[in-house]
Amino acid sequence: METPVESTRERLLNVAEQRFGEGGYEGTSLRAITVAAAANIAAVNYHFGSKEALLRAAVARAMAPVNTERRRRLDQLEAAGPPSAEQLIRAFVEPGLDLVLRRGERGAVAARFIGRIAFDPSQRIRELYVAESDPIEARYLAALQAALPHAAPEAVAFGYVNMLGLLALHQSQALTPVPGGGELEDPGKLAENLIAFLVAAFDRGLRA
Amino acid sequence: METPVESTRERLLNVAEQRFGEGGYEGTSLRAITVAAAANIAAVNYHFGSKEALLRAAVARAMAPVNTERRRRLDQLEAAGPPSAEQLIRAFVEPGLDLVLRRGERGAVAARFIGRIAFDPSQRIRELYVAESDPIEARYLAALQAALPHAAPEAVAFGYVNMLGLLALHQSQALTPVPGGGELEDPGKLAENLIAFLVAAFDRGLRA
DNA sequence: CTCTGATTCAAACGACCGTTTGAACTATGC
DNA sequence: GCATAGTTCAAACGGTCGTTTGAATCAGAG
Repeated sequence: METPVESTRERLLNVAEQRFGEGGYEGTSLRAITVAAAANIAAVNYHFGSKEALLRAAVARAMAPVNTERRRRLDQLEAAGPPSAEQLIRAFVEPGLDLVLRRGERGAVAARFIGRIAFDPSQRIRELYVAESDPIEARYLAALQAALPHAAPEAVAFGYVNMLGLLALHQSQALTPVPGGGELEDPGKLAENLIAFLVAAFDRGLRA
Repeated sequence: METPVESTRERLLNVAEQRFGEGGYEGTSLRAITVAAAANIAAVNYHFGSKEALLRAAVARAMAPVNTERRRRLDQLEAAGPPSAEQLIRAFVEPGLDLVLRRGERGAVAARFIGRIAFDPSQRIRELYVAESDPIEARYLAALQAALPHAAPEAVAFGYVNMLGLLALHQSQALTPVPGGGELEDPGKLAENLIAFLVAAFDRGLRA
């Protein structure tokens, strides 16, 4: 159809992101991916080595800009003194939803992919996501604890897990078949609503 | 090994609940289920008709007691006048986690199964869950709106979706490979922590 | 042009999938 | 006893899966 300015490798990553995000890892075949990417089946094993290695590469590529932006914001916040809980929550949530905001269609695909992988039925696959978000996790937990001195460490960790979960949930659009969730609202408003929801929960919903 | 006091049909449902909850629908084969249930492969199609029909039956069986208890609590609350947001949240969350509390090992398996199905990558399968929780959803939304008159209807729906999502998340134990999430704490405390988290978010985290 | 390494290709591999078949077994009523 | 309906069984069905093979094609350097 159009001139393949993208390499086979890039096309495979793009389609994998889209299809894995739609049907999950087990529910998506390499044949479906390679057909949509106009590539040969053997190309996957040539460029990546296996189906799971393709997934790994797609996860790493999709998470990279999110992690970079989170690190940047965290650096910036901490350079200006102890950040508040709201600032920390914002620095975590917004990079995940800005994928949709700033990068349009492709960004929405990446966000859904990330959210889906984070809750894949297989623990081995969920760990791919965790491995990518792990490195900055300790920083967030420590900063959150400092911003919420009244909360117990386990309570802060509980809140962090909930934040991570709710973000992935909205990213994956897994709530689509539910009542008010069908209305795919403006991602900007979604971010603000989610942040307000989490800030209230962190500030007053964690046990001492 | 042991005397099969359970019928083949019951054993299939029990094992399906366990395996689907571990590996998801696509990631679990009928052969794996029938071997673990000490049943013939054809037994699935004899008793249920297909793999998806087996899943449907397992979902319905697992959700029934939860829905019954939610309805009962809702009736009871509404009979005693307009319920508070906390009462409503409690009436929604506790039946989902009491599975683990009151029914021990089997209950934990059922909870994980429900939570997993609620976020299955395939929308067709997620809809099986939605179909089971739909009937009382309108009642909860209306009651929550009445308890939170300051919040916009879309905000109440947003909160409801988040409540539903966080509950399913903890039920599915999908956060196991995350930091503080590994500590599978006392389900009773988990319920209290989750309720406190949600109450704070509902009371002060929803936009007008 | 020739050589070389990178990439693509059609085709096949063995394994596993959900489903179906038809016979064998079981229990119950007559 | 026999007949009947309910259940289980081994075996096979066609199809799809991820992966591998070895030849064909391509691009760039000498």
